[in-house]
Amino acid sequence: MPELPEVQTIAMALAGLVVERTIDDVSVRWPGIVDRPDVTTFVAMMRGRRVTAVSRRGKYLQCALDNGRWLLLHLRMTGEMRVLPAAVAFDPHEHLIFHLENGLDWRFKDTRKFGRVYLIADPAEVVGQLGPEPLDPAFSPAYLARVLAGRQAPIKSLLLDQRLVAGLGNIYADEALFRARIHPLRAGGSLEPAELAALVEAIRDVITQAIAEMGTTLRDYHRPDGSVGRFQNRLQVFRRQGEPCPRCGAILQRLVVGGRSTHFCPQDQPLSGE
DNA sequence: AAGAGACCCTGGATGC
DNA sequence: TGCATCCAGGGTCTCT
Repeated sequence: MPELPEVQTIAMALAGLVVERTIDDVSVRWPGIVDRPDVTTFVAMMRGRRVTAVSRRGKYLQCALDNGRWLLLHLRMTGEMRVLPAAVAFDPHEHLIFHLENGLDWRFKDTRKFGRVYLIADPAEVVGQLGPEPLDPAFSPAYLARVLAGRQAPIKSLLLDQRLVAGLGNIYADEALFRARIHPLRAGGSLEPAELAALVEAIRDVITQAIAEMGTTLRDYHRPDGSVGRFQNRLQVFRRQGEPCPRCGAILQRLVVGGRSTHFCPQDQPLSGE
C-alpha cells in the first residue's frame, strides 16, 4: 500500500526516467483510471506533452507538463509505476500507458483499479485540502494540539485523515503510535502535550527511516525498476500480532479501528492508567 | 460538524 | 481438489 515513503521513492525514480521525455501517444486500456477530464480529452491533451518535473504531495505523484498543466496520479492500494521497453508484453493490469519518444513505455499498473489520474490546471484542485507534510515544520505539536482539540475519534483514525496530515497510511500510523507509546483508540483530543510531541517526533522518525529504506514492500509495492523496498524489515508492530513486542516482550495485539486493521502493544501503549 | 459505515475492486488466503 | 467466502485498505460518499 503506497504511503508517503513509497510515493516519495517512486517520484524520485520516475523523475530520472520521464523528466524531459515527450509522450508520443497514450493508451487507455481501462477508462475508469482517468478521473478527469473525460478520457477522449485526456488522451488528446496528453499527446505530445513533455514532462518537466516530478514531485510528490501527500500520496499523490505530481507531474508538471510543458504546457503549464499538471498530471496527478494516485496509486491507492495496488498501483505501480513501471518504465520499460515498449516491446515488453502488456500485463493485464496495466491500465494506462504513456508511449515515450525514447522507445520506453511509462505504464500505470493497478490490480485493484482503485488508482486514478487527474489532468488539471492547478494541483490545488486535487491536493488543496491536504494537511501539512509530516516533515514540514508546520507539522508541529502545536499544530496537532489545535486540530485535535475536542476530537473524540480514535487517534489512529485521525492520523489516516489526509486533511490533518498528508501521507500517512495504515502501516506508518501503527508504527508511529507504537514508537510514541500511544494506544490507537485514545481519543484524539485527549492526548497530553508530551504525547503530542512524542507523536510528532515518532511520525517524523518513521517516515524519515522508511524513505531511507525506500519504502515497505508487503506485496504490491515496487519501485519503477521493479525492485522492492526494505522497511518491511524494520516494522515493529504492523501485522505482527501474536509475536512478542520488540521493546517489552508482551504479545502484540490486533484490533479493528475505523474499519482498519490496527496493531499495537497492550503493555507499551496503555489505553488508560499510564 | 463529526463520526460511522458502505462502496469500489481483485487476488490470495481460508474454510468446508 | 474445488468451490465459496472472507479479507486487505485509500479515499470518497452517504447517513445519522
